[in-house]
Amino acid sequence: MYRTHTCGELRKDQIGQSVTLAGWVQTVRKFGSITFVDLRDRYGVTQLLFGEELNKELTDNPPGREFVLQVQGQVAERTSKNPQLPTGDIEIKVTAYTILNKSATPPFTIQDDTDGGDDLRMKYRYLDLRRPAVRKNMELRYAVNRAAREYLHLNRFMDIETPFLIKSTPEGARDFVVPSRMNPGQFYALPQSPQTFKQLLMVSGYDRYYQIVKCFRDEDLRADRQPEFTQIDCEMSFVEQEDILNMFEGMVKYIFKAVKNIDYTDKLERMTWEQAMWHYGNDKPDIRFGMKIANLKSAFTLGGKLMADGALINGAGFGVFDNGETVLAIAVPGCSEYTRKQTDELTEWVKRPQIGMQGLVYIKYNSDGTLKSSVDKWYGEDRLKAIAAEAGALPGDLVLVLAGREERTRKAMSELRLEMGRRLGLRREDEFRLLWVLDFPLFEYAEEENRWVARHHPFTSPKPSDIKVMIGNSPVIDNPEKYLEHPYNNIKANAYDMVLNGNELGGGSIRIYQRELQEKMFAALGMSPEEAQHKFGFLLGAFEYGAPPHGGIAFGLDRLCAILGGSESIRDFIAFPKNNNGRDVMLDAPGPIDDRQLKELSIQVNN
RNA sequence: GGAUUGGUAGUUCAGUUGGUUAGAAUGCCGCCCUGUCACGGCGGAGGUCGCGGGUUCGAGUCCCGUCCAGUCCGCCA
Repeated sequence: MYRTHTCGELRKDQIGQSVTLAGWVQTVRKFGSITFVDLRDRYGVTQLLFGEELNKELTDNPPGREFVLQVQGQVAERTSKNPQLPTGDIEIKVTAYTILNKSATPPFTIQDDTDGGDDLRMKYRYLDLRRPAVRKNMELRYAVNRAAREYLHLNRFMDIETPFLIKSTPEGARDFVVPSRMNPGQFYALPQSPQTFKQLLMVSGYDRYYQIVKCFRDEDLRADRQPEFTQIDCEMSFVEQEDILNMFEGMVKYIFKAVKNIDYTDKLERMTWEQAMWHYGNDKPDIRFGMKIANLKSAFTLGGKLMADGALINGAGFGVFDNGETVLAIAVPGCSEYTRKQTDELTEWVKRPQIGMQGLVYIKYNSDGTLKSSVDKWYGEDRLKAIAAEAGALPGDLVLVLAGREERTRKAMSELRLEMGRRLGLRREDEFRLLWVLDFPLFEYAEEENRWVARHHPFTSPKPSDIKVMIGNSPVIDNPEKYLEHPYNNIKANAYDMVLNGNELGGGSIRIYQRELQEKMFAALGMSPEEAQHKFGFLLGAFEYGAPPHGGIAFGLDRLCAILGGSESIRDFIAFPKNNNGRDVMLDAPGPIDDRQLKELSIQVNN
């Protein structure tokens, strides 16, 4: 028997017991004739005491850092205890030890505050994973995974595996492809999601399906994006939007309780996509703080109607506002005392290429009620006050105003709001605010391709009230300049996203389940009937054999773990992640394959 | 595809205006130490300054190119 106990479980109660422990040597502290060794495993650290009688053996056969060590001995009370360690009241008086395996000196310290950089830690990820901080992340991931499975199991969802080697569809993200040896010149694709399979399972009558499953997308990466990532993928039959929202609100709350012991009892806030864009400038608002966007002037249309004509700011002779398509403001609480240097710095911040604004107008609403702005030349105090009021500013606040083209300005204001929220410490990582965003546009107009594309995916159903708009109108766009006036631009999808602290946690939709509507959808996306038949004939076929009404949702497991763990990067929650370039630096993958393999696959590499 | 930051000892970093033998901490090795737990003390080894080219009497430092890593934009139905 290699061990009787783990390195994390011995306490005062076991004093006097003979035990055998096995683990890794964390540190060796030598004091002449006695030596302390901290022995570590997955469960914790226990101090070993090597007395005088083992001195010679220790000199001949010294254990070093990360050696795998087995010890026999008695549990003893420490003369000086360590309250920082759960096992800090006891130590093991070692009577005999065996070095089960030696270790080279590790390239970085195996501690929470490691001295290793990211690159090195990824190269030696198997050592990095020994660090308690990383282990904690893995444990959190397992807890989330387990809670999700428990909840879904309790609600009679069935885990059904779907294939990884499937067919490439050019719609959406780029596919990873796998050559087929037995079918020369042909390729499988790895799934971007099991979307069509779960819908087919609904047709097959498995009315509650789930899978915690890898998905693959060959796009450029970010701190929160990996080429292979994990989704909690779910689908239900005989449901409307409300049923899905309730079921998965429940799941996320169950996970919060199980993993963080948080009772999230409030019903999730809901907002339409239009409200989210209007008030927050993006479709995944962080509602942990206010600072809502004031629309002083905007080209944003709701149902084809212009909502803010700029009466408050137009006509003062300030060209940037007069000619700007959109003028937006936020009130930053308690920042009216900003110095010239600070406002200049904010101006530089919005002028960075990633934000891309030309400049920034500020209005200081001083505590004494007076106003001072960078546009005093054009706007009198009354008008400034009106603008400040529109932005919801109180005395002591700083109003920031951006102007320019609608899309860019709204995006920039969204970024500025998040940045100010961050700077003011309003985005606390221990506060969790969930939100449903509803009623997304079904279509998006792709100007470079001069066609409609599905905003979510082509299986998403329109809102019931919009189905006849879709059936009754041709998707053809005669005048690309005026696409905003096309009826398709106002069709809403029966789709929903769950948002947590400004992150898209999951999204889904009620699906199309009638062949005619699905064909109409493919046609709207510019697909000929032949093309639709070729690419999705299996689905259209299935819809002829009694497809039930159904819908579903998928959650990003990696991202959920990162948020619950208070981290920006999902890599910390993946055992073996890839870097920015999609490389696994430990395996040094991807790499070339040899000529024999290429020949077998009938593939030639173009240099 | 683009922007930006970085690459110096095993590791994390400092290195002034271009100027002597490139430093610190930590780790490693040796010696000392009976209550440490970031142990302590003394000593030692350890460098192709990412790579290639250029400017210069002289380059870690300036210029050009390139590779690698991080962050962001585009992209991610």
